[in-house]
Amino acid sequence: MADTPDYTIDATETSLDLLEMLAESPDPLGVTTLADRLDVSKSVVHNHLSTLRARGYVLKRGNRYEPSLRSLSLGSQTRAKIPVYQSARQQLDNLAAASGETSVLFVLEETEGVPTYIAEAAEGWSPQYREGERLPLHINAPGKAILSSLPDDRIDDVLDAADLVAPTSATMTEPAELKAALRSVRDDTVAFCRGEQYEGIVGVATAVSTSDTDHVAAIGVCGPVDRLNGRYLEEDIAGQVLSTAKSIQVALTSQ
Amino acid sequence: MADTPDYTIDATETSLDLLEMLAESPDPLGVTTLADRLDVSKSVVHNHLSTLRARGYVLKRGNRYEPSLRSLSLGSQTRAKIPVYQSARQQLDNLAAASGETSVLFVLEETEGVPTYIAEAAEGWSPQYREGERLPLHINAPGKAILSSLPDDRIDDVLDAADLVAPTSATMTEPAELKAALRSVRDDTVAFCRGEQYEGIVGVATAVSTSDTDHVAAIGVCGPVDRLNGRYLEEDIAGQVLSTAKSIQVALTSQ
DNA sequence: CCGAACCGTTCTTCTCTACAGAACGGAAAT
DNA sequence: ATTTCCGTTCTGTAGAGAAGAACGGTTCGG
Repeated sequence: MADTPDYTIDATETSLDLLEMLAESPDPLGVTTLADRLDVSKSVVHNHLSTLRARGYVLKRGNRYEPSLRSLSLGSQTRAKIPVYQSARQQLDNLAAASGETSVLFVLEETEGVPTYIAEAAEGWSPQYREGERLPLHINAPGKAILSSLPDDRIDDVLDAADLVAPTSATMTEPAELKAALRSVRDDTVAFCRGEQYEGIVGVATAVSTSDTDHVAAIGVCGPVDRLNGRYLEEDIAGQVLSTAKSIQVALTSQ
Repeated sequence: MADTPDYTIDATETSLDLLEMLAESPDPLGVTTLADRLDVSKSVVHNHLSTLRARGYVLKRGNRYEPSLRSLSLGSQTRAKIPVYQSARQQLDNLAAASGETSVLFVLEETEGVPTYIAEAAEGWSPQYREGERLPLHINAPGKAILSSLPDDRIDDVLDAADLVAPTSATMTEPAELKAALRSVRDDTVAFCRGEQYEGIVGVATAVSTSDTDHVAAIGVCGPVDRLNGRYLEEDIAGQVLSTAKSIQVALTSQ
């Protein structure tokens, strides 16, 4: 009960708490466990689970509950409506095949970046993050590419709103330092990431500037530093990323 | 209010109604539209949207609301926990490349089949359904493969629970007819679909029998009849599907 | 083989939440 | 400039959802 009346629906929050808890848990959970963790009564948990089950969001095996793939359905539906996703998918598959490394599409959501499509190369590195997850923008190459493509005032907004966490020692946490980096990204049209998200993982990315101003996006390639290091120049990975971005833009504007 | 007390949470249902309505709508919707469609007051819609927004499930552009990719995140998390998905993904990419046609993994959920991974071939046909969607089991090849791998009594349960809808004139709607078909699927270890889901689209599938009894699964290949017709024999597509299933089973049991 | 502990479900009582509807205020349209 | 539309805020009230006890099935441990 804050002094700011917050017209927010408790029941919905409880249901979402349950759904998220089930999704995060590696294995199915029972009513008592959930009730304890959320600090509500068992009957409440039971009623919410019944509701979620009736709606197809939760499955029951014996007396354990687990999430269904219903939310994947909602997610796919939502993603399918994003024009840049439609255009980028195939192109990212090609990029992954050509570069031999994992290729990703990031989209801006609020003040964070969402990996919207991940094309894993056959022998490539698999990122820890999953499609749909929200990640800080300042710790990876596509995030920086997205940031650099924003107008200056929005960059400030985002940097203010985001807490500049540092997953590794290489992460830039100073706004000033970051903004300097972003200027050079804007000049070069490519962003790099050198172990700022995961130790030993590097990335190249570029913004996908599109007429669809609703969805600010970037694509990139990432992988272990020892695999990618020499190949930046030899095989011109940055060039491949740039030309892929170009193709996506062409596909987007031509339709 | 039915005579059966249904301990179900209205607020949660309203929130899910909103979320699903936004997901299904091709473009963002306003408060009034949503209130009209759901037949609730505007303030209720507003409160629910605020809640969903605070939780990151809904975005607001101007005064239109749209779903975020948050549910994709939940969905990916859930899917990542399914062992057969982990093993099948790469193999399905290979199958799609080798066969040149879209390859899919279906998993049984309640009494329906869920396309859990779709590997689209470069020039292949794109299915109308999306990952996570629930589809009837009797209208496609992987569905039939899943059905045939179930014990007889469960087949009856599923056929009773499902309404045997007929999207095309080729769909089998008679339980007896279907069960006869399932027997031959069990004998041959491959299931076929000949335009029973979409006119002119055919498929081959086989069950992935796994030690993970929680997830009954099948993989398959599908595409336009005129592309696949001769190639069944020439390139032995059914054989490719079978050997892919074998590899997946090996990968699953070896870990 | 029996008893105790556990857990999911059902049920009842009561409080407070979530709903409807009105009022407000800003933007867009005529 | 005036009207209309729509999102947001506010308020009273009915009824829904929370808590907790009680039930019944299953699974332990003795």
